[in-house]
Amino acid sequence: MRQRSTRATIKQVASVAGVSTQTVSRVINERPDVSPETRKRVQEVIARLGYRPSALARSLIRQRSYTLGVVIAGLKHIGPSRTLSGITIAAEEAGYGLLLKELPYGEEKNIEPIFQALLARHVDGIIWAVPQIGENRSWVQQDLMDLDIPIVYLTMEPRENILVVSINNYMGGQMATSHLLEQGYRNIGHISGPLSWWESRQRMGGWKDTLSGAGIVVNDQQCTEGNWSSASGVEPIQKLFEQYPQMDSVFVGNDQMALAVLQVASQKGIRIPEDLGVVGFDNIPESAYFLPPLTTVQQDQYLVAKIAVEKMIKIIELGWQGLDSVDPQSVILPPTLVVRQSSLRINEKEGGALIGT
Amino acid sequence: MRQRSTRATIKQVASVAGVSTQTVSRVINERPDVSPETRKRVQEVIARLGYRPSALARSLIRQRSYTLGVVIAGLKHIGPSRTLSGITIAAEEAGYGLLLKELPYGEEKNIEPIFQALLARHVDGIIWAVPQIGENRSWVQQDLMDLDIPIVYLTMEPRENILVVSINNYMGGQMATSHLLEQGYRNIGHISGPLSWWESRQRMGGWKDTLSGAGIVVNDQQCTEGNWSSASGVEPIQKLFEQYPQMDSVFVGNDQMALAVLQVASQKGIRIPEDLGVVGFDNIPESAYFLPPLTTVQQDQYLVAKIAVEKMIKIIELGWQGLDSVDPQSVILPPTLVVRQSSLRINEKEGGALIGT
DNA sequence: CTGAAAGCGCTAACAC
DNA sequence: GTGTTAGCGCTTTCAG
Repeated sequence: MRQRSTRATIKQVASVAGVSTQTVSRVINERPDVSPETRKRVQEVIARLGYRPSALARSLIRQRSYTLGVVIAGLKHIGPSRTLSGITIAAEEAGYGLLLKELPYGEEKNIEPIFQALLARHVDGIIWAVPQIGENRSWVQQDLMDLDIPIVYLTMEPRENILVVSINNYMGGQMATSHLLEQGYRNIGHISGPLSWWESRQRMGGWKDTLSGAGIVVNDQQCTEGNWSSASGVEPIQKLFEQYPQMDSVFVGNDQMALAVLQVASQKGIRIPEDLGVVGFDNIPESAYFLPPLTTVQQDQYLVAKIAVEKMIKIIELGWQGLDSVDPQSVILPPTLVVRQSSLRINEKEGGALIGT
Repeated sequence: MRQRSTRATIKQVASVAGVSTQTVSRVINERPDVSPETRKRVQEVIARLGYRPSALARSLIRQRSYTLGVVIAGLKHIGPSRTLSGITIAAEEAGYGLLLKELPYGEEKNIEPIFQALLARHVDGIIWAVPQIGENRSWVQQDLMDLDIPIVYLTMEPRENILVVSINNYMGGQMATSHLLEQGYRNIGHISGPLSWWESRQRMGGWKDTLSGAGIVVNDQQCTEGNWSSASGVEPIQKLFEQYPQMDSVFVGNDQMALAVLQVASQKGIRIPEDLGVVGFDNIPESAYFLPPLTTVQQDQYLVAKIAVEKMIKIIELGWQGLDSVDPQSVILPPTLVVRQSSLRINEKEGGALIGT
């Protein structure tokens, strides 16, 4: 029967083992300068008492907590959750703990208390995984920000003197649109996410510029705006059918809204991909099982998270200068296009072969 | 220009304000016994230096960290993410921080280090939000568990002397099956999640018992097993079509696998709900936009999380006895049935009216 | 009302 | 190899 009902301290271990706390400290930190016998004796006492060093006391004296703060938003959506999952895995591997704060989407008026809470607990760095919406980055580079710890931002517009790790949403928009052009579609509409989101604007920009680049004129009638949810996809696609009747395909800002497009099309008897090509964004796991399976732009949030954590820890452990010399400041990763039936008008491969890929 | 480049301590504040650290402490803790003038002077210095009390030092001396440990698994899936989101919101409201650990699904052989990491940081309690799979609860109530802090478990079988907050999955299975019976379906198949999962077995049990209760004999041919993913739903439904040809409806263990059912049925020209009724589980946001919209059992993970956190904090602050008198030990919440087209054979309401609900 | 002393649990620096 | 001293940043006695 071990007794852990009350936490054992280094002092107790020391007294039971008949050594000084210093020696116990040396043992738990695996220092070489302890005699084998002493070490063994101390280890036995540690095991017997169920002693566990206090990370708190250690953090205090070492001025290093081996803990990262994570600020995230929209955890009920799959994208942010995957990002967070990537962060937990990478942090665990590096031996760091994670202090989590979730923000409601919005203008982030009061980030002060968030920082307070994190800094009060002596986090060694902060990963800011809240999407850039509206003016919610106005506080960056303000006097608020002369912190003594590094911050890595995910999913925001790269800037000078800021470390950003993100997916290239603009390129994603280009890839989706190019693919539709290659498939022979010419009248390509777009349903964007909320235009207050940087990511939405990037994806839209990729779409617009690719069309322009192909000599196709783009006007406002060809684009509508949703709010990412499937529910919010219904009206935009109906509106597009009305105001842009010659539309033969549509690039949708995310897979959820694309799902709504498939449903509305089905109700109207519009065949996909014959009458309407559809490309989504995100590659949620379900999109391979939509009717028909959805072509979509995949972003590897795991990789984003992994790189963010690794960069963060590198800065913490080597200091900023260690980074400067080797890595570029910000990292913008290319997405990949996953082609499925919803956009395949040129029938190289038909039917079931592509399902569930 | 505030200078925060280096963290201000209570000592510095004290010396600048010309008082003792004690007085500063009184001010930041909003104690009444400080003269208004002194208080004001100290507050000004605090603001000027950008002083922030160290939660670490506080935790150390108070033996309370106002931090909860959260152990979770499967963050890349939407269910756990919603749960976590509920936890973050409830914890924030209560003024608690959250230390997050993610576990890979599986047998949880080595939970020791997880506890070590959490306890080392002096969490005041632990929320164990990992599903019960196989024997992964064997460590509960072992000597490992005589901790001095409370643990609340989510999603596991209630036991004596353990605090569990969970959805009644068994009841969910009953509701789904009863609904199909009411709609006139009689040959109701089932695709379960992995049977090593407690939740899967509960849902399956509800299905089986409801059929038996209705005087319908159930045999092994009527049930197959998936692994929750859409991809894993394809084979089970195909197998059911073969080995249970008279099947007129199916209760599927989650919405993702139900999506696969819809796809396979569509390929086979099987009409839903006329030829095959389908009910899922979870009510993921997309399920309202499936073709056809999916009837499903909804579980309110936010509520589960909220109750778990509130119970936890109540125990921390009042002690176990404070709980005993008022609340029942464990809480098992009923799910709700969301009826959509995929199971509506009795056409009270047709077509578009139900879409997107 | 305010301050001095002690100590939360640990480790760095120095002695022996 | 090992112990002593000091102190991380804060709060809790207890004097005054």
